[in-house]
Amino acid sequence: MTELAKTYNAEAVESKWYPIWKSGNYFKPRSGKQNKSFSIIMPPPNVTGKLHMGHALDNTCQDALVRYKRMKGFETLWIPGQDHAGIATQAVVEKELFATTKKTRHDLGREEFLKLVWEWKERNGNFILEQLEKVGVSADWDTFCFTMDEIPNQAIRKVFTDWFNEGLIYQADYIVNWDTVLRSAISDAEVDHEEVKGAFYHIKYPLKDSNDFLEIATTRPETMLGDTGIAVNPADDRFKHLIGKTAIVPIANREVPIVGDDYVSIDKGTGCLKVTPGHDFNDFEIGKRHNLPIINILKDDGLLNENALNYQGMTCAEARQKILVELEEKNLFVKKEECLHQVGHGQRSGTVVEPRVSKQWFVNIDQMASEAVKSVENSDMRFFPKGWENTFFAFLRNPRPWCISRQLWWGHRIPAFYCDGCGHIWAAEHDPEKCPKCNSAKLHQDNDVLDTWFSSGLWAQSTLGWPNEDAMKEKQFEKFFPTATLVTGFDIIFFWVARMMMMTLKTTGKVPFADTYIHAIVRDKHGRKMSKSLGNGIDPLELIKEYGADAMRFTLAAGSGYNRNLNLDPERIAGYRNFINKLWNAFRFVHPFLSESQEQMPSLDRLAPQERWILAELNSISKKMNDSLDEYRFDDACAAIYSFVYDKFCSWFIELSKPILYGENQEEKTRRATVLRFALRDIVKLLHPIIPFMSEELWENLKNEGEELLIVQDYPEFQKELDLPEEQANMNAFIEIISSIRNLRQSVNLSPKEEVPTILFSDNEKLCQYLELNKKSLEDLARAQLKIEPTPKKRPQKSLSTATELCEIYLPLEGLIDVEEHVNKVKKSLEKAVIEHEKLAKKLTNEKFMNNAPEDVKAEVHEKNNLCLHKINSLETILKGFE
RNA sequence: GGGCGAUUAGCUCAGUUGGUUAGAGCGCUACCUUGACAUGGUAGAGGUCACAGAUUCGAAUUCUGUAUCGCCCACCA
Repeated sequence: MTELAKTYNAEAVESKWYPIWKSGNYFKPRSGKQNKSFSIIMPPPNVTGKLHMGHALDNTCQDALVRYKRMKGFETLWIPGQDHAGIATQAVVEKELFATTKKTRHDLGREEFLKLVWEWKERNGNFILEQLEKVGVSADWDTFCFTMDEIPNQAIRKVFTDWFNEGLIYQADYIVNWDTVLRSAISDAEVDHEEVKGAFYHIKYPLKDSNDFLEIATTRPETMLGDTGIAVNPADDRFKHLIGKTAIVPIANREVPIVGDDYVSIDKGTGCLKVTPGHDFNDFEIGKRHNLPIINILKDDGLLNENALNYQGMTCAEARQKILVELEEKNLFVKKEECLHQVGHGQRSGTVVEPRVSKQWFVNIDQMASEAVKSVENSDMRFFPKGWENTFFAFLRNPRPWCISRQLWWGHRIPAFYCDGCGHIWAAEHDPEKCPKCNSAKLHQDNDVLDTWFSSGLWAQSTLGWPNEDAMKEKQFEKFFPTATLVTGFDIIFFWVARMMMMTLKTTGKVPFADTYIHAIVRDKHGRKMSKSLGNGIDPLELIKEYGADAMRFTLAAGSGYNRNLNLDPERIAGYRNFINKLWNAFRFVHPFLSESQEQMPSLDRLAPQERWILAELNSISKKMNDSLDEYRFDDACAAIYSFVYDKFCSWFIELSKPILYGENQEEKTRRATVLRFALRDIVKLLHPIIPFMSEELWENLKNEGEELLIVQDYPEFQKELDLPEEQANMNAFIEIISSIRNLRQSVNLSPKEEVPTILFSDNEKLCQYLELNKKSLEDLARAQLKIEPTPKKRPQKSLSTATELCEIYLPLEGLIDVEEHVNKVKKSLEKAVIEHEKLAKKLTNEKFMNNAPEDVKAEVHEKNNLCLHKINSLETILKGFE
């Protein structure tokens, strides 16, 4: 037998097993005893992505679920994928292009540029996928899907075309969030509002044919170049007589109407609002109501255009300063009031977003949104934790048209076509050759691409072949759709969960997944977001290198329940690395005795009480693990198995087994080795979803001849016949006694080696029987020469002594004891017990409690009170002995 | 402005429908090179469960209010 290393070598084991699983097709679905499928779609990372802690957590949770369900006998499929990430990828390639050749994408032209992006993707796109393997991701790589693959292409073209024909998708001149760096529209969800310092500028707008003027406050004076109206509240006595009159926009010298609109608040600002329909969302609405013209003063790069007169070519900031100067010169500037206000910033570019009117494609999501809401309301799809459904509802109960066109090149080109002959516009699943109206062959396709989330929204179905019938058959759409669980972070509930729900419900009539588990966001140990600027980011691959993938996974799983934040402290990972090492050494201890174990477990009645006990504990833990994993409580599952392995298995069962295994009784030895092996088998099975690598490595040594890899073994479940509460109660008493003896020994600094005579007094027959039966183990673990006797009238005087609820313990060590100290200690225990008793007694004498509390609670209190009294009695007797 | 959440040991967090002597990990203290493991063992210290009320026989847990912090949403001149 080979010598095992003292510390577990994670790297060697990880690089050994992953290829075996992968090439052995263990990640592929196989039918199991459940006769049910379990499928998950991986939230596709960006091609530009690099693995971060968020991915590590997300994929650890998914992998734990997938491995768990696979072992439970579900036909399990985890579909990996990757997102083309329109903006991010295009930006990276443009940057690289400019750095190397000083060229822009416009210099290359669309076709050439896209060729470059594809090349870049081939070169760099696999990076994150390799990193995922290091985490242990057991996805079926053969089903890997890229958002710009043929099938997803078909899906988006079909949906776009269908919805265009239905009128759900339409083109409109509409005010959108314009990102001046990307030179593209972005959706509402892609705008982050940040508080910035600004100011209200009060400006006079002269009235036509009058010397009077209106004072107007604005945070953006430069937009006055696009003003086409003034609005006041029709109920405002100060101004209502002016409705219908004309004002003059300074600088632009434009005559604009004064309109009455309820939107204007009487008590805000000056009560007068300048209306700039081209560059403000509200003004756009007001403008529509009053037929005000729209003047666009911005180019796509955010510089002022020809409508800005003398200010053409300037940035907004420059123009603002100069306009204020000009107003001052004209005596139209009143005052400036500093203020804080919210300004939209592009999520990708970080630049200030300009509301700007342009022609874009929109989806009317009103109907879809309400269907999606309904599906969650009636639990067709359930959020874990449930609270997140509020976030989901908040977004979908107030739906706004979704702007789906982006002025980019990398992405799904919008399948809308324009006839140059007759001007007809239509959508088509396949590139048309002629105009369906006038037969003209002079056509062109829309230049824009679709929002990335449009394709992601169809991911649950397109990865399974939809809408291509052959592909659906091949990928077993019927079997795996809808998917079981979506695992993701809360930051993408709007972007992705909501869109998938809407789009999939609309196109298939089914929810895309039955459950959504929303996990926490990984933060640093102080709860701060990991960011480049703070330099507090943690690289999962570094963690894997230092502590092993299993330790990192266990840490992440142990931190994942229904919480919002996961504050990651590297010291915690070290702690769980130690746990893994502990298990490794437990195995190392059992290892030499494995050859003496039997293939079959003896029947329960032929086992020793403590052997039955460890199996009972294991059974409880199996139940706990199943229950916890079923409801995505990875934290509970980890805590349960962690304490079982440390406290029950290592501290007690292995320690209790040592004398037997090193002893002479071959029958006992064989039996104990067998139980140890079976316990370890169950432990590695239970742990496999969380720490797949080490568990598989151990399994290799624990399995029977001909058994398959651990990854496809049955997951342990609760077994009625192993529910042995009496065995557990006995053992708890046993443990308490040993701890008490150790405690007493420690209080006089007794060497752990020294054996000491110890007397146990108890009138509890069952307990005495049990203790007698396990006397030798008790003596070994407590280093005691033990006598167990019925409680006598006269106890030994001045002994080191204490009491549990069931017995009294005496160590006759008269000379060694610091009497005063010991008496104080006993008094302290007594005080505690008395307080406890008082509490219980108060309940028992409380009429209302006795009338109202349920029977089992009453019985429990009663029982506790008796035990407590017994303990008090014993402790008082002990104290008397010292008087 | 609206919503959601948090506040429990020095730190990071559990505590499910009210009934525990309020738990864990890390850290801390003392002792221990005991034949799996010092990435270890044994024992221990440490909490008015943010604050104030209310409901209840009984509240960390339910309700109301206050304070502090965090996040999300929102077009307020």
